[in-house]
Amino acid sequence: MTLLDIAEVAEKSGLAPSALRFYEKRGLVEPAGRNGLRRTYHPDVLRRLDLVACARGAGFTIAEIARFLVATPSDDALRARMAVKATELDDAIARLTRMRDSLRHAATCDHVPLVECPDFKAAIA
Amino acid sequence: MTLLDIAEVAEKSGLAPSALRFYEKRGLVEPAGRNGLRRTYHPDVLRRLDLVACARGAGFTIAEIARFLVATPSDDALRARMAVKATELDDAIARLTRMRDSLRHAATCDHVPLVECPDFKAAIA
DNA sequence: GTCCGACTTGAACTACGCTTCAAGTCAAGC
DNA sequence: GCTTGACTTGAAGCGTAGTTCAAGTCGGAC
Repeated sequence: MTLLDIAEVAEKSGLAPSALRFYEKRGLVEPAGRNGLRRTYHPDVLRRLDLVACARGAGFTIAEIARFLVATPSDDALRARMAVKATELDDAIARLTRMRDSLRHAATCDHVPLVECPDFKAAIA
Repeated sequence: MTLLDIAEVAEKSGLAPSALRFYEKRGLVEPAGRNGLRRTYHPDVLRRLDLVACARGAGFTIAEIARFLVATPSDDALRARMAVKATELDDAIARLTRMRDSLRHAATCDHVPLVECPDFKAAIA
């Protein structure tokens, strides 16, 4: 099997080597082994890193993701956290949608200053 | 006119007094005046703070919001930033929606560990 | 006119998510 | 066998968004 070194993982994942070491310290990834001192990674680490990037984008903290990654279906506390998070995401999606619509409107309206546009304010209130 | 003191603004806005002073330093709000050393605020500041809270929720930084608040319709650079931000929000909304659906699924599936569930991975990939 | 408590200030501290740095190790090419 | 350069480590630093703290200042009730 062809293992990757940290520079390859960094390049393919778009993360800095320092970020990979940081993630390792926090338990998000684990090298397959070492070549001397140097970390070697299984290619699967890239899928793991995609998952991490996705979760980060959805607003999870590093610590939350670390807990996720070791979770089993019997972890009811985790399921509960997930359900809470899903509901939070519902709210976040609604907020972002309103803000996006406000921005699209603001890009064409003529109020001075923009933030005093009644339509803009109505959209975000 | 009935001006508010910082404690009243803090209570009505849900922000800490320290946050109000911080926002002032960054140009997001301005007291109407002073009563001795003490800040007095026009009630309108509350609408301003709602706007700030909303923008923060949509992912704008304090510095970005500060630029927004002084912008006029002739500020084409600002309009451009808004358009970019709207597109970013489209992406964010899509990501969050997928993540939310993944979480809802994860709350009921039986894979060990959860992150290895093919449905889960398919949803977030 | 004195005291209390809420305000004032700047500076230092916090948490998060990394990056940067100094000092050291090691495999490989010459 | 020596140099090079990519890696290693832990510690310190950074940007964002504030909070906390110490020391000081007042407005207002008594």
